[in-house]
Amino acid sequence: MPKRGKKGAVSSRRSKTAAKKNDKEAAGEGPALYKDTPDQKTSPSGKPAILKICSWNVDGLRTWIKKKGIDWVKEEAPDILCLQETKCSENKLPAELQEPPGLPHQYRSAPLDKEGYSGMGLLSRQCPLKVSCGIREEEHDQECWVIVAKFDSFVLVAAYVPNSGRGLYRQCWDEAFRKFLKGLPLVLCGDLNVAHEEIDLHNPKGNKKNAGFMPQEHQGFGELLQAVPLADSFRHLCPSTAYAYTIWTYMMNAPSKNVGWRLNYFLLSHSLLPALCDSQIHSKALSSDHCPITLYLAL
Amino acid sequence: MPKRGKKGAVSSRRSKTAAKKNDKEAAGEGPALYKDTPDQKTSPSGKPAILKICSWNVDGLRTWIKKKGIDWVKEEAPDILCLQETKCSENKLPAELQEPPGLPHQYRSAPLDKEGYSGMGLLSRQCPLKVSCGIREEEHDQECWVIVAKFDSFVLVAAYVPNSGRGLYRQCWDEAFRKFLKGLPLVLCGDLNVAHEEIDLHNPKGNKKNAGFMPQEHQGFGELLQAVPLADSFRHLCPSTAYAYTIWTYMMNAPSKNVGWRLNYFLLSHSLLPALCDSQIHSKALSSDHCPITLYLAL
DNA sequence: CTTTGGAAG
DNA sequence: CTTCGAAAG
Repeated sequence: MPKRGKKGAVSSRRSKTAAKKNDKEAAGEGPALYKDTPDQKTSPSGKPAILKICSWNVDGLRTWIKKKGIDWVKEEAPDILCLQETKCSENKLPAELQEPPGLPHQYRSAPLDKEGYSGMGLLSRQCPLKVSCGIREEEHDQECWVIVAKFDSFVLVAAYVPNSGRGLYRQCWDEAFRKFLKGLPLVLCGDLNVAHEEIDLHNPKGNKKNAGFMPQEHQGFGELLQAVPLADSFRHLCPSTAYAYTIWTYMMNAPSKNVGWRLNYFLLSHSLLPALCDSQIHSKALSSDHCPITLYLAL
Repeated sequence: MPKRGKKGAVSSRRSKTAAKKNDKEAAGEGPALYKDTPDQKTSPSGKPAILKICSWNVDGLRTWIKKKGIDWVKEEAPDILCLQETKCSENKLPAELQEPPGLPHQYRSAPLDKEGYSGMGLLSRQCPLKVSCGIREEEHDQECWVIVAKFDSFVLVAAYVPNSGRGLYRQCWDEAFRKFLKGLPLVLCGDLNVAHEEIDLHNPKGNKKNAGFMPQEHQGFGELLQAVPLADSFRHLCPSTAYAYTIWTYMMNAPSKNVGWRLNYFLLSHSLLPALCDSQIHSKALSSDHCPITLYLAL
């Protein structure tokens, strides 16, 4: 009796894939992989994508450059590039960034008192109307976790959100961040340091007490989506795609086993969904422990 | 009028070579190089070498192993191997050392309070009669700069001598070390952290105020030779060979320009000179900023 | 396991 | 410039 209702088919496909994962691992067939999707360069209404944004946690800008990160960016040629964890002070910036990635308008933000930690970059082909750092709250802007760039038709918020290593601070941050974002017509991207739901990490059961999937954290993500409100562009386009991760710890051969997490996002105001052409994960670009993600918008 | 007296010929050859060095550099012909000598495996009286000792400042044992240092040692197959600057605590020793370098009797010495600094090893094919550490003076043995191994026909003192970074301490050490060595029939080897004479470093004029060729240091070396007394085995065999260095700083392309120093030695009691077959510098072995040196003895 | 800055050579 | 240990992820 082939072909059931669509809803049933989807949920049964998800169950089967989940079952397969264990079977495959037991049979030594290798890990369940996410297959990067080909470009989808038109919006639902058929308008062509004319803006491409890339976000990448580079885990050390200088080593990322040595690992050909810039070459990948040149090939991909985004209009806007958002970098997290640059770990590089101004006086140590490699010349390669100045050179020809075609992104002349560059903005950086990093804590001055902690060289080699954190640090963000926003690079743009066109000059933003306005750029600022932080969420306008002294107590939350010590670590330079946000760059805001205003463009004609949207506001881009690039973020590198603190994980819960620092105890209860993450919840405090989440609330302030939600408040800051409220009401803006925006694209929020970056390393949000949280997997939203069980489908967004390899081992949800085992990570309920670990930073990145603690109840407060992933519930906080849900509240962010609801309160601002925002849509998770990747999940919007691929509601049941499993094994799609954007970071694999270097430890314990996690990359080769696809033991990963989806912590990097493009979140969109709902008013931008009609312009959404694609939201991609580039699992094959390995210049960092995180991979790049790209967003195509028809605006 | 060819062929003058031998002495004259030697000194005129040295002058010419020194002049050539500048000419060559000015002409862009590349640096003046020392050419490693082929094995000389008999003593002056024709006795065959039956003992081979190797000394090497490895500048980090673990990285040295990754750079194939052990492979070189296996090929060279010394009877005794003396290592300096192992920078490796006992619990982090790589398995490769235990395995088959054919040197089962191993002794190590390193300051317990400073992980990753200094550290020596002595590995031997045959079991020494006795092994001890230090020069028997509490104040000088904190840093574990000496391993002494007694064999049938000589005492081997392997040393990693402190440089003059620590102000006047080096002179204090020199005196205590001379006193310790007095009267022993010995082979003293290792990184003595001093170039003896101008011929023993690339830039003697420019280094009179730098650790490694300060007047107190190289005069101290002369006193060591005279007081113990000892002979510098390499210089004994090659009294006028220039450009023979055993360490090239990683900085400023020093290796490719042969901007080096001879800081590593085999010094012998004069009673052992009749047994001296060869004292070699292996400039081509580059698993460290220092290269290995080997001694062949007919005993 | 990998990145960073810092000490040391 | 390279080694190492430390802190952080």
